[in-house]
Amino acid sequence: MDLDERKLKILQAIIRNYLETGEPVGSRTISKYTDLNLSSATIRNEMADLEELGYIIQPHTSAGRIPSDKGYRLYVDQMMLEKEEQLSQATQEVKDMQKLLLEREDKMEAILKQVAKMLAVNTNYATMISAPQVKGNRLKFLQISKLDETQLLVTVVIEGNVIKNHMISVNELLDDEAIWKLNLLLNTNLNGLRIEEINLAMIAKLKQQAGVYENIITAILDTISEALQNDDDIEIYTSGTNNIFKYPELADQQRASELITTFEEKQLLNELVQETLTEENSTGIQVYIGNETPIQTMKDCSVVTATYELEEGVKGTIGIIGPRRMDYDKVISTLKTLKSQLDTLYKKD
Amino acid sequence: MDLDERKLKILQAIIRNYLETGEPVGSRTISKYTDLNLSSATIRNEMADLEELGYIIQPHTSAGRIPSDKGYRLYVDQMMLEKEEQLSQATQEVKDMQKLLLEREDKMEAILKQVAKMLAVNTNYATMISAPQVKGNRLKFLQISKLDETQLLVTVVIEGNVIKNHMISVNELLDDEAIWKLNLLLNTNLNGLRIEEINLAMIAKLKQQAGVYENIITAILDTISEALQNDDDIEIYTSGTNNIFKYPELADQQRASELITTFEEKQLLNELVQETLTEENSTGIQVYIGNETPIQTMKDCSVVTATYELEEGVKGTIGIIGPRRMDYDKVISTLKTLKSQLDTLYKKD
DNA sequence: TGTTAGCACTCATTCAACAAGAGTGCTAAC
DNA sequence: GTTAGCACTCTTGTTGAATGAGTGCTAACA
Repeated sequence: MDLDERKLKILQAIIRNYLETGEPVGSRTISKYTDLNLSSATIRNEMADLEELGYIIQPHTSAGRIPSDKGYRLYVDQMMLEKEEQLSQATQEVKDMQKLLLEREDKMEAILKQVAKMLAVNTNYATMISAPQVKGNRLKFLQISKLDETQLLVTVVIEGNVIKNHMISVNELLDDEAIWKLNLLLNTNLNGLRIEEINLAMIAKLKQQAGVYENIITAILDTISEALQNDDDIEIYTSGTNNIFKYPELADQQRASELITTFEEKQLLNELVQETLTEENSTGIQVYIGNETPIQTMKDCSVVTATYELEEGVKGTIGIIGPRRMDYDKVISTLKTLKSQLDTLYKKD
Repeated sequence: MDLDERKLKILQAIIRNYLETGEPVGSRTISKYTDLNLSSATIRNEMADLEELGYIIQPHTSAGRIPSDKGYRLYVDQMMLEKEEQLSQATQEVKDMQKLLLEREDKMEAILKQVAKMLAVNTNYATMISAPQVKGNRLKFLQISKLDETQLLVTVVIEGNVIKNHMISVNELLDDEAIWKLNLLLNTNLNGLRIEEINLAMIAKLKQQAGVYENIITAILDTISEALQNDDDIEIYTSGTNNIFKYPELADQQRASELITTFEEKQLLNELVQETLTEENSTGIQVYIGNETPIQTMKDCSVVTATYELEEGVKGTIGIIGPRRMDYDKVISTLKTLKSQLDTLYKKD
């Protein structure tokens, strides 16, 4: 048995209706809702077929039907195809975002937080955004400065302009010349290298050349290695987690508590980010419906993600998390526009 | 009518019992619970008095009594007096924390997050911790470095060793000597100054001396001013917000949603931090019971805060947020120990 | 005068029974 | 192939009674 035109229309009608109300939808509703002019009995027959095919589910014998994950999937896939053309019309909301982004170009963290918040307010779903993650991880710049008699400041810049600072306490006195020499030594030897390329031999060589400052070199190298391998704790900002309470299917204590924890701990979200970044996709938009999501605690949710790219290899992920019956249309088009805006905005830098 | 010995004992018994169970406690329970050897009828008479005095409340006619804010307050105040001596015995839990703090002295942010998490796990309440806030706000160190042909890195260190970085795009080419001169110019003129002390006259003078690099000076000064006046967005880390679901009196959707939002937005928590930092107190521990808290959304909670001090004027706040019937004894002693540990740990730096 | 036993009373909670209503599946007729 | 009609199922909401915890009050007692 295959999906003919009519079954498709009925399925769409069921889903649309369910997205609005969140209640199981019955045959009589559909009979009036669509322009098919069919009686409820006919709809019932078709619905029985749709259920057999796995597109809809009956929560209990005498209830209407709700879409299954498979049903949502079909709906979303089809929507993605149809809506392709009218993407470019930016909504007022997104224009607001862009304005905000342009105004505060200075502070990445503040921008990302604002974007997350704005998305949450506009969509009424929970949102997350990950700070752009650098792939290359080459050392770009290194500088040691004397803060005062006992403390050195080490500034490390890695590819993608991620800046790390670290303070080192020293015992011996260092004069300006010693520091200048250290800077020269380290920069000439290490610049442009990846973490794997800084091996024991090189370290030994550096220490030897540093002479009496050997132990300082150790401390500095620790700083560098930490800066270069910080892929385990990327920043992720969330907003609107309280929105889950707006959807009864997510708001019971068990589920809510789990979701809140997931958002707070962030480390599970990180897995989601990694997943989206690897699984490349022509549109850059991914939709996970119910059990499709890589995060167990979100199995009753749908997750829509967009990856944005600031420059070659510097990518981040935006995610919107809501109930299965989220407004996919709005969410996807919002994310598409935002994504393209972020892409261009930063690329012109 | 005053509180005699017996009334006090009964009040304590009511509170202790309520802290455990969360259920209104009746006269018969108290009659058995205490070593007073009084019949339930007598207890009832005393409870009627206690209610008239405002220490306990009857949720409805045929229920037991629960403590009022006034009752809790009396209980806590008395506990604080009695427990003074046995503070120093650090629990295993707190020793774990200290170990963790010592191991990872390098990363403030990671430490604070860990402390918050550990506290949350150990107490089963929601926790927050604010990064230490610098009062002085003097410029300690300033450095401009050339990242590449088009970008300068400005590193600003302010009193209390807070480090800020900023990148500036430049059009004209700068050689090493020019940068060296800029560094010298800025450091000699600005070091040790507060933001109010960098006035228009000084800026004009700097610009004049900078000659062709006038516009770079402007950008750098912007960075400095931003770094110096960042008191509006201190970092606050939270953990264990999902713990509120463990207490039915906080777990209904309305309240939970509000609390979650408060924890997520953080800006209300900031007010709490400011409040605790100003309202000085000999012990450094503050207890807000129910409506006493400065944050409206927490009127059904109790909040216990401790201020810690890393060095002169560099202070932060730790807060534990739970239901009115929180285990004040445990929470206060844990915070006291943690506070003293933090105080000494960093002071020796 | 303080303490206690006893009793009537109140109120929240639980449970079963019941009615209402929504929706289905099936059959027979069109 | 479509539809009307009907019996049937299952959820939801309501009602009312039983239960039980706990109180306030009175009268007796030490």
